[in-house]
Amino acid sequence: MRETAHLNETRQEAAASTGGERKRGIDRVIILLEALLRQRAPMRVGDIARLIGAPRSTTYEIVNRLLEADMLETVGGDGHVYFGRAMHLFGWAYSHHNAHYPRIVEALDRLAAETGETAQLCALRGNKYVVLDCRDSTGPFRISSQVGVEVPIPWTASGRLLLTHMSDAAVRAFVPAEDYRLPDGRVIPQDEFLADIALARRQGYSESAGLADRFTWCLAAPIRDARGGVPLTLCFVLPVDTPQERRLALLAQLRERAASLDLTGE
Amino acid sequence: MRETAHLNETRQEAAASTGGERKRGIDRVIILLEALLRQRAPMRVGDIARLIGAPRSTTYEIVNRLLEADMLETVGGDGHVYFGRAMHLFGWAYSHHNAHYPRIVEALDRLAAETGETAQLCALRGNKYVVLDCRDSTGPFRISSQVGVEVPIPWTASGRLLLTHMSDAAVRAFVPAEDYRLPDGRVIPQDEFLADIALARRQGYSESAGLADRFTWCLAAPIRDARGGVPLTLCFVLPVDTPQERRLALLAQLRERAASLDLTGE
DNA sequence: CATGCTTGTCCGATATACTGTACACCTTGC
DNA sequence: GCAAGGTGTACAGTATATCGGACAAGCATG
Repeated sequence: MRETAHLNETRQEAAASTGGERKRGIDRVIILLEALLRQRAPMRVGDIARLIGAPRSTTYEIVNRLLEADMLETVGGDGHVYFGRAMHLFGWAYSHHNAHYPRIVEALDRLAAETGETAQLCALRGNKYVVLDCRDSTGPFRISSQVGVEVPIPWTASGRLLLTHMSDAAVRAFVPAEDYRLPDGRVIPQDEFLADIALARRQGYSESAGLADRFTWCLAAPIRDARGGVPLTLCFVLPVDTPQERRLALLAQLRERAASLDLTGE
Repeated sequence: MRETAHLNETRQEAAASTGGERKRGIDRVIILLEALLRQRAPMRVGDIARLIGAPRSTTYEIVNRLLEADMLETVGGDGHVYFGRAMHLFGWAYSHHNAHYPRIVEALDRLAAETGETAQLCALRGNKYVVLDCRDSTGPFRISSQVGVEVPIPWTASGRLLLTHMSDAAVRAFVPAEDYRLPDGRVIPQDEFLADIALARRQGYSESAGLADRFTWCLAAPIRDARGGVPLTLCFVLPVDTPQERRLALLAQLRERAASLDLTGE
């Protein structure tokens, strides 16, 4: 399932270049929504058509249908469209189906409010890491966390925790080779990554400095489910120069809060 | 657009009974998601097929495609499916596209935390009223507010505020006749409803007792946009026997908080 | 004014998505 | 054991959704 989802994306980009084949409406819809998510901004129909490699006439047809259904919404005077209210309701239903979700969000709120730091709720989506929700720092150090943007798992502290339920072999099969290359070009040796995961498993938390970028220090703590897996993590995104004393205090707070959220009823 | 959306629903129910015509994949998807939203619980594919009046084979096909795309998710051991993580991300993108949204949610949080009452964020969806988000009361009086469930506008205090930008004629054309009938069978005269709207417009708030059910007293206050419209409301859902003194205090708090949220930049 | 590049709509042809039906499998009840 | 009712998959035919292309209207630019 995950592999297939990944294939869709590559297929999408391929289509954008070739632009040849006839496709189902459903596939177009899925590709369109994913494209809109990655763009994170309203787009005009023409641009959407080009981006997803679909004929203009088809794109208009589909966009209009989605507008009717409130899954898309026109925004601004000209022809820009973005996600619509129906999406909010579907997403709300998804989140709150898990009865623990309000408690988790509350924990996120409190962590952010009490510390003033950027706090995030993280998970996997396919073989990528995503931020599900976040509270931005009140301070001047403002990393605009991109909710919903897929990031290679090895780039993140949370990623190490989210893989703790997997064997080394499973991790090797799961994480694409190119994801070990950091944005600055450095490559994380696979063995080191596996060791990081083992360490995170033993410690019950994970920590990373200057991984995805040079200026951030990340602290992550696991939210465990009934079977001992780690479907979610809470994490802080700190300026890399945060004093060690404060880091330790924040880490303790984070771990305590995350530990109190065991999803025993999933 | 709204009318069309409404037609879809009736068409859906018609299809469930007749079950005759061939339909597009996109339409099936939309109907399926709406059905899942109304059901508010994971369903098995067979049940979905029956509910939306689609052939079983088609339903399997569509559900499997949506599972691949993470728009649906299997839940539990047997074949139940519900909304997937992609929906959360799409919905998050929708909500947070409006830069004011975090402030609005914060206001909702604070209202609920400070008062311990059930607080809701409400809006229109088509010609129906929906709750977009809510914080349940901490007290024993617990009305499980149904986020995303469509409710006839005349049943709600917020509904009156949400129509304040419309002329009487527009309201008459907008609200279906059957929506004036309350759950207990009483019918609100249209003139009375129009007078309520006018009152809400003058007062800058709306109040209703024993409308949708006999046990609730609702207070609603408008969140205005740049053009003076009311795209959103904040409201309290109180036990009907809440003392007047407390109601007045809550109303003042609600109005103040809502007034502070003007969406000047939309 | 012409030119070039948009946007949004319309329409006929055809590739194909959707449907109906059939199948194998499992569980439940008697 | 057999029937009844469920799930999940497979396949061929046809109704039709998708596509390409044409169109008018708009808006720049020179």
